[in-house]
Amino acid sequence: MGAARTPRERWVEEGLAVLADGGPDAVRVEALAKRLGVTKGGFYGYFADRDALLAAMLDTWEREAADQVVDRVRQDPGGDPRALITLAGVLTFSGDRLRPIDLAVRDWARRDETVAARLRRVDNRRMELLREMIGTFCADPDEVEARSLLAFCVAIGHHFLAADHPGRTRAEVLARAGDLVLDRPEEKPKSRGPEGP
Amino acid sequence: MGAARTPRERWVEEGLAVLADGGPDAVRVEALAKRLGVTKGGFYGYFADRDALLAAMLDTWEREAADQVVDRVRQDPGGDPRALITLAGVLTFSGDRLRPIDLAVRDWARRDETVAARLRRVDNRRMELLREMIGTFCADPDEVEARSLLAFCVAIGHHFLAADHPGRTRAEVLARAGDLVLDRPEEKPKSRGPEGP
DNA sequence: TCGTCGTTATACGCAAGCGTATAGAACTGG
DNA sequence: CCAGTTCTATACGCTTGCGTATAACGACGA
Repeated sequence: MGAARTPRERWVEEGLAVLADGGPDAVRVEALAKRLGVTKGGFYGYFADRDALLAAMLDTWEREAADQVVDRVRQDPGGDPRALITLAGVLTFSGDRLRPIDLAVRDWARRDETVAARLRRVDNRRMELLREMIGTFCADPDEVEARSLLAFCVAIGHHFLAADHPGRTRAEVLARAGDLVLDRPEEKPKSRGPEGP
Repeated sequence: MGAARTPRERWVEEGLAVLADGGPDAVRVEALAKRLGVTKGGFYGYFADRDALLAAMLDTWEREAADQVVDRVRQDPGGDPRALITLAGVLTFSGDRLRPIDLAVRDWARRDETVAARLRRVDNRRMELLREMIGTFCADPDEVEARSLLAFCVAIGHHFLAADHPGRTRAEVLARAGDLVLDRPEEKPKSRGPEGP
């Protein structure tokens, strides 16, 4: 049998790349073919139509996104409470591969119910991880939920914010915001709780 | 002179509506014409091309968004420190008109630098309002910035989150998160700060 | 070496969408 | 009521993109 010179995964991979910086509408069969250096001839051997590719892309993304969450947990096996710097990892996501895809999927989900359902599954897993981590230092379940939502919103939301921070870096402000969300003592403690130095 | 049966603003208005629930790629001249019950005949009397319409849409949005911020401030003339429930207004934005447009513009800005520039102007104004309000009860400028970013991120971000909150409403969790961001005493105060009842 | 089967290139029909040209309709002022 | 101006409908050419059909190509097994 002839070897697949442009196997199925290549189409999916390139599709995700285009999705990441162009949105779903930019994912076009012929455009992908050109990027792959072939024509669309072989495409319809793998996919019934363009929608099938989009579904396959979402399958791949959903699986990878889930794995990412699990890996995050496995990364710190022994319950290390203050390894919440890991949360900084969740905050910035992993690498530059999944984050742009993630953002694109979020906007997509606002218009497509099936995409929204997939996103819900992924987000629920991440949220569970956040609850678990924040639960190690916060007893009130309502507060845990609130802080988890806060952390998640910052992680996602700051990528959609265009505001400047005069005299500061976005990263600096984010760090300070992280302290607030994680209830960590600030550098300049104002008369506050019962924590001793 | 003949009266404009489909004046310029109608095209812009309809364009914004389509943008709100379809993204920039959904804004198509002939589609708008159909929605307006006319053909594209008159369109090119107002706009040089499709891009001119998109620019006009952004002009309108930017102006309205700015006005919205100013109105928010004028709404509470005397510096009313704890009228931060107003912030709840900022959190949910105003009505159902501007919010979906806002979200669409944010995603759009990730791919178009000129859109990003407009969004930056709008976001900076909102951010300034937040700083001002939060500055009424928080002295540390770094903390003000962090809390402002937090508030803004939640306001935007939670619309992009698909996670559930078992046993709770999103609104409930948001309310509690707002308490944290605004440093308000929670309902079940755990041994915490010096505030009296 | 020669078939065989999967992969790819090319060509086709079709639909959507942009921008232009031109003629007709409608409103307004005189 | 007429004339001018403005908006609108229709038709056209062009491009892009989808999905199909068919033929050429190439790797592998016999």
